[in-house]
Amino acid sequence: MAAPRPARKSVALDATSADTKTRILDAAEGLFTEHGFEATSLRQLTNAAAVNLAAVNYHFGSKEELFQAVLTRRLDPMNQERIELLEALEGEAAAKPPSCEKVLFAMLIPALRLARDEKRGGKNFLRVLGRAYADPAPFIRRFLHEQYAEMIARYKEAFLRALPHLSRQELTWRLHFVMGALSYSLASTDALKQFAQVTQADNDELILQRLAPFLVAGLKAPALVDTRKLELVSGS
Amino acid sequence: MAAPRPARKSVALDATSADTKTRILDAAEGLFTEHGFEATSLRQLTNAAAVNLAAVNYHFGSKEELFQAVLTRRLDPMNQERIELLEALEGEAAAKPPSCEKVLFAMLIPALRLARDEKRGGKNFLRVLGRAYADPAPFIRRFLHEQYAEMIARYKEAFLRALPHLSRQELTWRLHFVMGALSYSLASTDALKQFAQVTQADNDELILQRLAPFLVAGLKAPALVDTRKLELVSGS
DNA sequence: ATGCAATTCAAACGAGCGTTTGAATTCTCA
DNA sequence: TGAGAATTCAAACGCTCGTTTGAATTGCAT
Repeated sequence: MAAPRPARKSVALDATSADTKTRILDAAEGLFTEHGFEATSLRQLTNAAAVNLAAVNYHFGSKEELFQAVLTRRLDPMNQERIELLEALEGEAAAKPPSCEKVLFAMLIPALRLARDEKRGGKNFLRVLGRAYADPAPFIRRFLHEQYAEMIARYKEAFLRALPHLSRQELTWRLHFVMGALSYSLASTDALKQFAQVTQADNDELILQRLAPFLVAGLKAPALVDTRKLELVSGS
Repeated sequence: MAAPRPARKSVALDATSADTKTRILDAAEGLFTEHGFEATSLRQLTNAAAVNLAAVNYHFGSKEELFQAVLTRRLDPMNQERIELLEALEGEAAAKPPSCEKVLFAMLIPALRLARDEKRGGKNFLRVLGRAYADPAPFIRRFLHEQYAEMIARYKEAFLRALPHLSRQELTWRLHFVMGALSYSLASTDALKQFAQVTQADNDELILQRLAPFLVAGLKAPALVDTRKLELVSGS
C-alpha cells in the first residue's frame, strides 16, 4: 500500500530524491521537445532517464503533472526575473515611464539568459515552451495562463505608458503578436532550415537580437489599417 | 481481400464517394482543431463523421495521410491564390517593384478570404494550420515544407526588392517572424481570452487588420541591434 | 438482369498506453 | 542497530489505439 504520492517528507530536504526527480525532468524536457507531449510515452521517457516506469507516477502523480513540473522549473524563475527587471526599470526613472525598447528588452533578456544557460535547460526548454503555447490541451492552456498572468499584466501596464497612442485593446493584440513571434521563433529553430540555410552559428542570442528591432518597430507602429486598402490589391 | 486503397476508379469521377470522404475531412478539420492530431482518435473522428471506422483507412490510407489531405484541401488553393496575387502585383508596375505593404497584403488576403469563407472551412482550418506549424512530427514538417516552399521563395524575392536595406539572411528571419506571428494568431483566437476580454466580434478579419500594420512596421525596421544595448538594462 | 468493382460494415488483431499494486530495497534518525 | 518511512522495482490491469480482414452491400455498365 505505497502512497501514490507522499504527503511530505519527515525532515529531509527535497534534494534527497532529487537525483531521480531531476533525471526524469531532464529526460522529459528533451523528449517533450522532440516529440511533443502526447507522442511521448512514459516508457520511453523512463528508459531515457534510467529510472523505473512507476517513478513518474510516484514522484509527480501523473504524466500531466510531470509536464507542468517541467514547465514550472524554468518558467517560475524566468518570469520572476522578468518582473524584477521591470521593477528596476520603473524605479530607475520615476518621472518618465521607461521606453518601449527598454520594456521589451526586459521581457526578452530573461529568455535570452535562459537560452544561454545550458545548465538550466537552455534552448530545449524554450522549445518546449513554444510548443506548449500552441497546444490545445485544456490543462496546458490553463496552466500557462496561471503562470503568465501576473507577468503579462504588469508588462501590459508598462507598455501602455510607453505607447500612449495605442488603446488597451490594440495593445492586447500587439502583445499577442509579440508572444506569437517569440514563442514560434524559439520553438522551431530547426523549422527555419526549411526556409533557408541557417547552418552557421545562428544561436538563440542572435535570434533575439534580430527579433528585437522587428518587434519594437511593430509595437510602435500606428494603429489599424483600412479594409479598403486591403481590397485594393486584388482589384487592380 | 478488399484493396486497402483502390488504385484508381474505372470511369466514375472522384465525386462518387465524395460524400463519405468529405464528411471525414470536415470532421477531421474540426477535431484536429479542437484536440490536435495525436489526441484525436479515429474512433471519435469516424463517429463524428457518421461513417464506419474503416472508412478512413480505405479512403485515405492512414491517419497521417488523412491529416495531409485535410491540409492540402485548403492550402493548395490558398497558396495558389497567393502566387497569383503576387504575379498580378509584379506585372502591374513593371518598372518599380511593388511596395512592402502590397506584397504583405498579397500574402494575407488569401488567408483572410479563407477565414471569411465558412463553406471552405473558415477559421477552423486556419487554426489547424497554425497548430501544424508548431508540431514537431517529422511528417508534418516535411509536408508543410513541400507545400510552402515555392510560395515562400517567390515572396522572399519580392520582399527583397521591396526592402533593399535587408540582407537575404536578415529577411529570412523576418519572414520567419511574420509566419510565426501569423500562424500563432490564427491558431489561438481562444488563447487570447487569457490575456484580455476579447468577447466582442473580434473576428479573423479584424485580427489581420490589426496584424498588418504591426508586420509592415517590423519588416521595414532597420537591421540588428547592438548586444551592449541589451546588457544596459540589467546593468542599471 | 447480370457481373464486377467500389464501398461499407462489424469484428477482431496486436501493440502500446497511463496507471496501480504490493513486495523488495534503501535511507534516516532515534 | 533497529523501526519506520521513503523509494525502487517487476508485474500486471484495464483500456484505447491504428490498422486489417473478409463478408455484406451498393452502384454502375453491359
